[in-house]
Amino acid sequence: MIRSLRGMNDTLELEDSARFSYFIQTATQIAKNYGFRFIETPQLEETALFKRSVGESSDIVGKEMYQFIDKGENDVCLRPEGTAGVVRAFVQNKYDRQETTQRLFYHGTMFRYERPQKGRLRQFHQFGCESFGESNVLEDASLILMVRDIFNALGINFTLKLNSLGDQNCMPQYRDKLVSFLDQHKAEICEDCQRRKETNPVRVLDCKNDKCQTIYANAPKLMQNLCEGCDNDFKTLTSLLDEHEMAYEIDTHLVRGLDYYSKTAFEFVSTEIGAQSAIAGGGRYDRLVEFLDGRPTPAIGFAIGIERLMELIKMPEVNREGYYFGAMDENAIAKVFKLGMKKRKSNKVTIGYKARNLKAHLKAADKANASYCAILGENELNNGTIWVKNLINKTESEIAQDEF
RNA sequence: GUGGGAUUAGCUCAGUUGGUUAGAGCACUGGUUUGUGGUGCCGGGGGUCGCGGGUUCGAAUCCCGUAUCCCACCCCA
Repeated sequence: MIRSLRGMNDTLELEDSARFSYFIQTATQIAKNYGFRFIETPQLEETALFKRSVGESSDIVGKEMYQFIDKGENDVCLRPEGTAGVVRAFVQNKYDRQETTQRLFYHGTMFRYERPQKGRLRQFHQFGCESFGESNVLEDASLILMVRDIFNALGINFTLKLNSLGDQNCMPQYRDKLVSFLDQHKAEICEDCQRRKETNPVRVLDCKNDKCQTIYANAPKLMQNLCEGCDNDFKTLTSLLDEHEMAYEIDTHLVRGLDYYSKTAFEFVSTEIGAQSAIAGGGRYDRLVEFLDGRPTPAIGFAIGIERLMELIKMPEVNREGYYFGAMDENAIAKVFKLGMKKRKSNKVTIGYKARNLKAHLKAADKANASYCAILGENELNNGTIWVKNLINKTESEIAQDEF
């Protein structure tokens, strides 16, 4: 038997696909309410795009990309995340030459070559929003509140973690401070942190090792080393969130794994889904557009991991809908099919193709979740009527076939 | 890439110190003697017990190998 590839699943369980489309529908509506419009970008892109945007130092680029050479000798890559492609499209379509703010949302398949576990797949889906051209911190607040709206609409519990990563004025200075701090504790920190110190020092703060964490409790905090602009923006952001009753937790160790983030960084986490608890992550990336050859354009975005939400989404109750048609006599099947087809012009209809007794039909109607069970038996065939039972209030009636 | 756990019916799982035709619940399906469901009762189909070796008179059960899945680390949505 041929099986699907590791970490690549089918979504065919009825419940799962219903949840999936319910999520897309809900998130799409809310994104539109916030002024975003849909963009679809290719799943395959030039490898260089991700190297330059996500960053060579990230694990995603370092070891998780589905990278290959195509038949035209192009170095290409299945997209590991959505932002890079959207930014590329933004620049390629010259939206960076316009003054107007562009707000775009997307959803689709992403690929990362990782060992699968709960909440992590090799092929997975993200829903994301990217806003270009707006440096006002109101936009940061707006996006965070939008994620909240989406999760609230779906009945999902979460906590929000918030941090500021600074900008090109304060981050490099802070990084130097941190590196010299790490140098002082060189002998005590773990191997991973030794490596991080060289590749992306800020990420040591995120280390899970208890001993490291004890040491980093005394490390210089970026929050206390922000330049005036970043500091003001962060304060404005938190007061905006307060004003809109959005609870948050300042987490100075929240370091997003992708190189392109600056200033506002946030993560929505759930305590109900195992180790992979981040259900949405985002932040500002004011330099990325110029890294990808566009005119300097401030930008901010987020992505939601759809699979991680699947077991958290509270679905609205499904109500009975439409008709079930059945025949109790071989001779009635053709007529039942005809009546059912007519009804399909305006209703959801399930038609039973086999002559069966009434009980069996009622069972089938119930299973089809129909509101009405419409039956043609010997009696009805003779009378030119159809027997209809309302499965919700259990009333029955005989209706002339012509009027049905 | 590194650990740990699992693999028996479509699904969730039992299976006693190795011993006859491998079980249950759910699901599916048929009936329930005059045409009434979701909630009664009776019946039915469906398993080379992940795969390959080995030990044994005999293996779902013991040993070795292998594959896959899951969970966790790393990292991330």
